[in-house]
Amino acid sequence: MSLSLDKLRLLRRQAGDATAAPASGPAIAPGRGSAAADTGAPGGTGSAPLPAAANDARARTPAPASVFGWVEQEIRHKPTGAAARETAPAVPAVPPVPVPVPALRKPEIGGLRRLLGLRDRGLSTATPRENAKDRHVPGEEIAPGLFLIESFVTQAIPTEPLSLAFAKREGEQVQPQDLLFFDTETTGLAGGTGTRAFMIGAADWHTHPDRGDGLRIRQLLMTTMAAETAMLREFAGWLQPSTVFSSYNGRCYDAPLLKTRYRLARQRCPITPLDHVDLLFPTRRRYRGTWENCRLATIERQLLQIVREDDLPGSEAPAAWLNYLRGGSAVNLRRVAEHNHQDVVTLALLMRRLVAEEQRDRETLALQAIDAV
DNA sequence: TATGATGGAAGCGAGCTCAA
DNA sequence: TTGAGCTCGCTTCCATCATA
Repeated sequence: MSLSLDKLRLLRRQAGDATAAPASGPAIAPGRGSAAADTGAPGGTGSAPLPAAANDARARTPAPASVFGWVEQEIRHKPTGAAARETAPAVPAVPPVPVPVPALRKPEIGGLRRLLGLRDRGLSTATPRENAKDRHVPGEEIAPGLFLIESFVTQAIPTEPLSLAFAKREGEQVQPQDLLFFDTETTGLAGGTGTRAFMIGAADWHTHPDRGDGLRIRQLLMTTMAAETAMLREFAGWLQPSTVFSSYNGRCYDAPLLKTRYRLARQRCPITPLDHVDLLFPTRRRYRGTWENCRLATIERQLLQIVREDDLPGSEAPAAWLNYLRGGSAVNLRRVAEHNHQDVVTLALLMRRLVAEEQRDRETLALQAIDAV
């Protein structure tokens, strides 16, 4: 058996293919697949429903007797359960709480990585020993390898339906609570099937039983390839027939990408039938030529006076995720989550701003018409 | 020689301009 | 009025060039 075939089987198993049992080398422990195998990832064993037992992530310790189980154990996060739903802190959404992690067998990991021919691709210059110091992933693990990060920003919810006139949709309105601002963090821009979203962030106006009105931010972060199926299913569960998406270029980027992932996961796409208000085009219409460009970061800085501190450059997001998957530190992964958190909060602010400016323009025009008469 | 900066390309789709 | 073609934004990777 060649090393390449072993690597292929390892990758298939990490992707959720339980049939990819190694033909040589240590055997998988009887009756116990890898954690990744049970979720029914796309391209593997199909999109079988998640077994009820699979929801208990903590009961899913990979068999250490297997080299695959051992690798899985080494690269998997250590469940923390630090943040609980509905009780998450407001801002910052992702507090970097260091959690003691049992010492890992670094020399053995290095040897295995060399054996498998894996390259170090992360941007972190820290040594593997330094990288493994902090493996804390924020949020609560709600399915194997899938984390839910919830936070809440107290703010007034618009009391009246928001006019979509700013988006050239005269006479149309949307209920504030129906809006779902969303943004994804992806592994690239290869298009088609090559890119996957490893994080989905969504914000909606919500009345918290204890904290009152505000913006609820929910983020799904997958820490294994096999968690994608569960992530897509969870995201679909957030949507209602009345949900109206709002994003920044999500109509052209995030939505098509997610639709592709739903197709590959053999799940019904919940995005297609829903309405979508993309804020990019009205923003570009209104502010083109005002500033150097209409990128979200520029709009955020110029229009909303938001300056991000310690923001992780977008180019480092996939590297941070891949670095974590390969046993590295979660520090940059938490910064990705903070970046995504800020993006969806900004979307909500931008929507209100666009609605208000459109309203102001109309009132001004009405006054001018009266003056003209 | 090593490192850092820069620009182009990838897929997608709305919106704009311009010619027919 | 219609259709073609272009621009722009999303984000990451990689080749190329400049500098130390």
